[in-house]
Amino acid sequence: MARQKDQEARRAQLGEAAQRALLARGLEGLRLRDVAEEAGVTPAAVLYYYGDLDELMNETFQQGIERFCARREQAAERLPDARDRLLGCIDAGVATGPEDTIPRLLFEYCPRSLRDPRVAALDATLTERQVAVYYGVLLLGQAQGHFELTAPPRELASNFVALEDGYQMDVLSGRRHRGEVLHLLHGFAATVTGCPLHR
Amino acid sequence: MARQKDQEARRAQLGEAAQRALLARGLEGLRLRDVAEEAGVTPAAVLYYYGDLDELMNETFQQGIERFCARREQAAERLPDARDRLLGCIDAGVATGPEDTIPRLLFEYCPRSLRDPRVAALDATLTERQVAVYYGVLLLGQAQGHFELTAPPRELASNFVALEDGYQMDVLSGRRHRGEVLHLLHGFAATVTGCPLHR
Amino acid sequence: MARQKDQEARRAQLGEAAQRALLARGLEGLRLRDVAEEAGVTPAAVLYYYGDLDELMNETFQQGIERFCARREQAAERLPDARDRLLGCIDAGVATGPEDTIPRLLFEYCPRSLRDPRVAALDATLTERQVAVYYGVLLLGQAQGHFELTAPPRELASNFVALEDGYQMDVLSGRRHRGEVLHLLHGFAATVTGCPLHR
Amino acid sequence: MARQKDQEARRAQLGEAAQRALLARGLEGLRLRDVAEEAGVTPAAVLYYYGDLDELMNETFQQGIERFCARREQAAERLPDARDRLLGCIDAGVATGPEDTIPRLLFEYCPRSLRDPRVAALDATLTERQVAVYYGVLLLGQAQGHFELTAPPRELASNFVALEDGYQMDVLSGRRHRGEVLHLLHGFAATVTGCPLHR
DNA sequence: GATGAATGAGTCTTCATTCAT
DNA sequence: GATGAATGAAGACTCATTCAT
Repeated sequence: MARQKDQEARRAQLGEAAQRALLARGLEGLRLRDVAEEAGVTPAAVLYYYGDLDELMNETFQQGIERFCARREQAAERLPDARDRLLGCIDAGVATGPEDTIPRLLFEYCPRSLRDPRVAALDATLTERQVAVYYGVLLLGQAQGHFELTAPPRELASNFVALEDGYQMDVLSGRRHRGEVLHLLHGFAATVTGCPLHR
Repeated sequence: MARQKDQEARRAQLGEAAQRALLARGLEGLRLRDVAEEAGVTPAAVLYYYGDLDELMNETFQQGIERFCARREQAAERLPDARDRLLGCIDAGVATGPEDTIPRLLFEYCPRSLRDPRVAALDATLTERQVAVYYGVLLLGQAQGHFELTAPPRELASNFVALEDGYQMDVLSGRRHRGEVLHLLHGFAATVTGCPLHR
Repeated sequence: MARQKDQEARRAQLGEAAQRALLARGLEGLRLRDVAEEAGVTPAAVLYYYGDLDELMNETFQQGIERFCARREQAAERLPDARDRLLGCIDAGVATGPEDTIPRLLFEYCPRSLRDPRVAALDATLTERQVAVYYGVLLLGQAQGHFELTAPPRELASNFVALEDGYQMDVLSGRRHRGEVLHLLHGFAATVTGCPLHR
Repeated sequence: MARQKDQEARRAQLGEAAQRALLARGLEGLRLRDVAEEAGVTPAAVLYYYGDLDELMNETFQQGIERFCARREQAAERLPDARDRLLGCIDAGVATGPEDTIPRLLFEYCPRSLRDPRVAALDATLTERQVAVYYGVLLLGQAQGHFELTAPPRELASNFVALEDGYQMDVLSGRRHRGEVLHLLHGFAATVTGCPLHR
């Protein structure tokens, strides 16, 4: 039991080290050694827990997705009013800046997902879960009588996610500030819901 | 003079070989050898013209951007009516499918642009040129009296580009068909221009 | 006393595990780990009893030799008539097929015996004991008046063993069936003893 | 053309280096490095020509077989009289001593041939070619009226080869001298051909 | 007595790079 | 201008071995 806990703890440690190493060096050209040094152990020790760098990095991706989605789902569910939910949802989805770890981490996997089916599958769930959140918020807004949607809710939800994804890159590269992107997304939200969100 | 022309021709050949090799193997894990084999020469010969794989791949990125933007700019300028231009512009910006070479090529550079400033700079121009095209079309539409914009044209232009970029990944990964994405973009266009684009 | 018995028992267990592992992976490329897994313990535990993989494998070889020789010696001594003894002796010396564990085990040590003097010494006793058995049988056959030998008994005994060894490989590799080899050995036996062995 | 010759020459050099390294270290535990050092090049250079240590060692085995068989086939065909041929054949098949490279080399592959099908196939041809030589000599001896065989020639030929193989190990390990083995084989030959071979 | 964690030495292998031709 | 041979640095990975528990 204690042993199993140690295992878990060690794996978690390595996962976090992997995250840091990933941000520092990129998925491209990330060496086993980088992760090991970041974790303060030898490369062989990493393999003792993961057997393969890919295995570790896939898990890192999965955890990144989980955290990203969880944060946003919680943000959406906390508030009762759909208008607040929509704002919270947007807020939780846009990176705070070039240093925001989770979104940057997710970005590293883009090209790999075109080649590795397992990564592609994870990437697909990432999109789906985000769409589902927006979809729920839009339906709720309709039910509460706040939203007058300009298109089917499913389509609008997709648009929200695509828009966000497109802007994410801008924020991470430092080309746009978070505030600017939030403003643009709010504009889009106001237009398609027919509802001035800021009261 | 002839010498210089040969140089140019050889470099162009290598550039195209680099493109093919890039699509086959990804930027991550692309080897000098891959490009060389694709071009039918030895690795040493590639180095003779480029000295560095990065140099060649940066040029490849630049060319990819140029082609992508040029195609879309031509598509937009060809037609006199802003409504047609907008449709043409959207049409030229969405990948035909997972095999569409130019957009796929551009996608490979995503994570690298977060790390390599030169790539980041190129990536920025890509975004800017696209925004400029949409911006021009929206202004024209206003002038022609076809569009009743729901937000400042600069903002809407940004939204168009971000939306497109966000969906591009879906098309390239095969998660969405081009037609679906076009439909979604057309819906957005109709909403923000206040104009049913298909007559 | 009890302690010592435990020791013995554990070592015996490991010896058998080593045998199975040896057949599965060959002496070449046999890892401490393989033996440990076969025995259901950790590599460190194996080292606790043997300190060295070579030590264990040498003991395994020795045991293999012992079993092989013992079986054949018993087969030879059981019957009173030299002609039966000779047949029994041949019978006990030829592998039943590619799966016959003891001969296969012995085979694994061939090249090592050219390099490791301890293995070479063991291998020498293997040959000697086998020759001794045939020698005894041939002498008995002469004494009983059944055999009319075509050469000195010592030489013929050597020939029997060499012949057997040469064919052993064929049986273990599946190139010849046991029956075929027995037939060939019986032919040789009949010739050199001047005695039709099957009555 | 010159290039191709260089290739061949280099491969041959490496083949000989591999042979020497094999005798020194055994197939078990032979490292790429050993071959490289023996050849006076870097390990990478060996891979440049062979890509795989196994590939090189299989070729080495094949060449060993070829030389061994060729030598003996020539020895057999040179003399017109079957009795001389038989003696020459035996002579060419027994190792000169523990340092005789070709037979030692062949011995290294014994256990591997039980596991690697390609090696097994080569090993089978080795046996077949040897049997064929003896078979031819025995038939010739019958035709010439010198031999009165005690068993079908095919069977006797097999026996010759097995006997030789069995004794080979003794010579290579230094347990028996070549002269002793030749004497034993001559004795067998005289018996089964019914012909005193030494005139 | 035995385990599991972790190490470090050793190996193959890949790859850009160099250099004589 | 371009090649093919060869290198050497760097990486992943394996495995016996050590050590605290």
